[in-house]
Amino acid sequence: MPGNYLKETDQALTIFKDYCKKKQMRYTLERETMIKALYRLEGHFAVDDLLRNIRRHNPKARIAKTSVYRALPFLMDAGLLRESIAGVGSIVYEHTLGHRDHDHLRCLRCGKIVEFYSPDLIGIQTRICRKEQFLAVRRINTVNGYCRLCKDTAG
Amino acid sequence: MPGNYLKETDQALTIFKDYCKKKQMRYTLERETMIKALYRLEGHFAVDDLLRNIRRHNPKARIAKTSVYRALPFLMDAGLLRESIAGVGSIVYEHTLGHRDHDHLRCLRCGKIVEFYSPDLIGIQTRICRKEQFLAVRRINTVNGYCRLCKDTAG
DNA sequence: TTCTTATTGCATCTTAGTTGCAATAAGAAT
DNA sequence: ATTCTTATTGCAACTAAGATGCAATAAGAA
Repeated sequence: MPGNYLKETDQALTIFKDYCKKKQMRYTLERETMIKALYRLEGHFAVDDLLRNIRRHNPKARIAKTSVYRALPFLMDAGLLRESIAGVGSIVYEHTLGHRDHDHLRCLRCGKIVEFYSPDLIGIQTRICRKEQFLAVRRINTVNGYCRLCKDTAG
Repeated sequence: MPGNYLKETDQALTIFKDYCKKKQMRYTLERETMIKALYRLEGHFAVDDLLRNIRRHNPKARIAKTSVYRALPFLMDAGLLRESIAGVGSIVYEHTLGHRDHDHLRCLRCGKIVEFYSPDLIGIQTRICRKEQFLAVRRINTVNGYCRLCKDTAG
């Protein structure tokens, strides 16, 4: 469990409550459970990881995967979550609360993910979008390859 | 059909013949058909587009989708093709022959894809990989958002 | 022409994600 | 507190992408 789990969770719950009010949506027990689970997970995770975590911690709460899939777009829209890595089968999410905008190197052999932060890179993307009169919603920048430890043994 | 279809196709077939020889693989009629279809398609395409193109042009050749899925990794490894856009459901491919290394803006409303070429951006990625001792195989850089024509009507 | 074995097509499976719908429960109105 | 509206839920069934096991086929070397 991450260090400031409680603080981040509380912050997230408040944000989502406000979001629901603004959008005339309902703040349900299921969504609260889901957000709590979200912050129990560190780093990058797929929907399946999230579901398993919910079910492990709330064996009696019968939250359907459908509900999770339906809630995800709202959580992203509320600014709690975003899609993360490119080039894997299923979509991988990560928290945005307390995480600055960053990108990823992904090892094709061991699956390790290295985050990197490059304002220069973000600046270039911003400039290109401006030139094309393109309204950016979500940048994705991933380099797939082999990490330091795997590259020697990579075919 | 792209301008220099014949030239590119021939070049691709030659490359793939050599690749098969080197890897003790068989250069089959099915793979040849597939490569020809590949170069009939412009720009970005999914496996399904490829299959439809093959079946339209070769109604009697019964190429199974399984075979296409199995051949794709080889075509990529041979340098004819690469995975292209991030953040869509199915994987999108594009030719590499005669296409310099570029990236994409993708409109979430109309689906339009704008290519852009930025050596600065590639340079930054290269520098980061060097620093992390990471062997890059495939860069992905996509900005999802709304294009000039769609951004005013985007909720 | 023969023989080895990579590749194919088919059928079947898996996994991610979606949809329709009746039942439930927020939360606003009374 | 109770009622009422309607957003949300759980379930089941569906779709679509892609993978897999296997017997039949066909490259291409001998």
